[in-house]
Amino acid sequence: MRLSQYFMPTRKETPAEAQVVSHRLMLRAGMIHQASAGIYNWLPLGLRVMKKIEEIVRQEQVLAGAQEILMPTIQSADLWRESGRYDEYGAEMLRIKDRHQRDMLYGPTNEEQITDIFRHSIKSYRDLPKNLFQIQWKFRDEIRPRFGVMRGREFLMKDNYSFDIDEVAGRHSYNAMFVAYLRTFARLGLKAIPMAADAGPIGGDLSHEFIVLAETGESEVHCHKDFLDFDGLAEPADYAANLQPIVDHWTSLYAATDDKHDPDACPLNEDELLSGRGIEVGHIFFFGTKYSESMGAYVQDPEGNQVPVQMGSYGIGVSRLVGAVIEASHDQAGIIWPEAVAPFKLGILNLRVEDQATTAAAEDFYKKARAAGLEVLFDDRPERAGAKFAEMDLIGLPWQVAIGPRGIKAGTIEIKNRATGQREEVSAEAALDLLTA
RNA sequence: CGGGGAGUGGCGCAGUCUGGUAGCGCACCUGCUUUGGGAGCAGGGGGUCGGAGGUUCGAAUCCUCUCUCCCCGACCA
Repeated sequence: MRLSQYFMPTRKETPAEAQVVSHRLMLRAGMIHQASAGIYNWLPLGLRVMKKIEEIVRQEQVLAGAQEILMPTIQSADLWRESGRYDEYGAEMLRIKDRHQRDMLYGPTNEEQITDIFRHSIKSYRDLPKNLFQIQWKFRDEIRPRFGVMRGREFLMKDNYSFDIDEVAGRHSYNAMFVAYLRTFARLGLKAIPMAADAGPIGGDLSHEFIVLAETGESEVHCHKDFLDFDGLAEPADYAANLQPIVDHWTSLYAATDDKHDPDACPLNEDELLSGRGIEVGHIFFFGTKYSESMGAYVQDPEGNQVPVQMGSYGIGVSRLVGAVIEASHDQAGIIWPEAVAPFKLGILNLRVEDQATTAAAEDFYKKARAAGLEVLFDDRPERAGAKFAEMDLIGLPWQVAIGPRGIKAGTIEIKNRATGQREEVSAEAALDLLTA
């Protein structure tokens, strides 16, 4: 992509409304544009990152045995009356009337909808287990949206729902998602710690929040400091196997959100306890028969009995993760994207567009980089070198290749790693080899 | 929802107290000079001051109502 043609409205100054660093950087990098409180337009650069995150989330869901579906954003109030949540949910749910004055709502979550799908289709234990997921926009009319996309009212969420014949099978489904989440966050370059959490309005007795530690986190969290040394799961797990050991390992150390944390009952010594703020990026629940009973989702077991299906639901805040990754990875100059979610792997800077030899070399490198399959953003604008460097640092692509007259004379170009800041003068061929290694 | 703050070219702000018909920096356009970490000079385009009503000869400025956004708190993926 040529920057001269790309829609990426960056700015030097930060809009006054943005306070936290991820929000400021997303606005400055031209990733998003606010539409109204807690609702954002996603511009090309921001959308690319969100799509990358979405794809990683999707891949790990599929690996763990979930199947993708897509449910509507607008739901009928009748379903929610069945579960009893139409009255329970409160003002956070955006309620709408259609032209026939029917009560509708913009879904804040989809347990009712999925249960409705399930009860119309699944009648036998032979059809279980099932795990269905979607990546869809949700709306929760937060009293006070803030922190940019990390606490918006409209947000993209991966939510899925497991269906099992009994609690033992249900717990395996829960564990599978637990492990899939560890994998997902590790691939995103995040250290997410599973913490015992309240099940909240969704209900149930088994629930973990996945928390990324960050100063700007929305909630106070407490955990054993050894979690910092835990490694994410590099290899895909065998989801058919017993996953309890992995779950046990990750829950062996103390970790709790503030509402579950009792300083007096805390088993940790002061020097073991890490207290700080965290961003909730995922939340998993096993809630058994809460919805299946109220909404009549029953199957026949091998003995011919009608039994309510055992359910769990699992969420990952996809749009929120864009902000969370930036919170976890940035410096004074701007964003530092982990390669897995970077909008482009490489930025090429033509430092002197007027210089024929420089432009020829830059164009040639751009062509070769694309031919090699690299995702490239090519700054071919007639700007000054300093402005290009600053902007490239701001948008945080993992690698930068600077091509200018100085290097051309020496037969080299400069390649820089955004994360380490390390710069090297090498030949174009060597740079390509390094980037495609 | 309680408390606080702010709405003035695309962005950041001054002007409002002490009414007189809108200004600065950045960005943008043109030209010249510059050119490896957000250049300099010169020229130029763009706003009627969130909205409605009122006071006044005259309102960005005073009064009333209203909308929006932000911050702190309680609540949330």
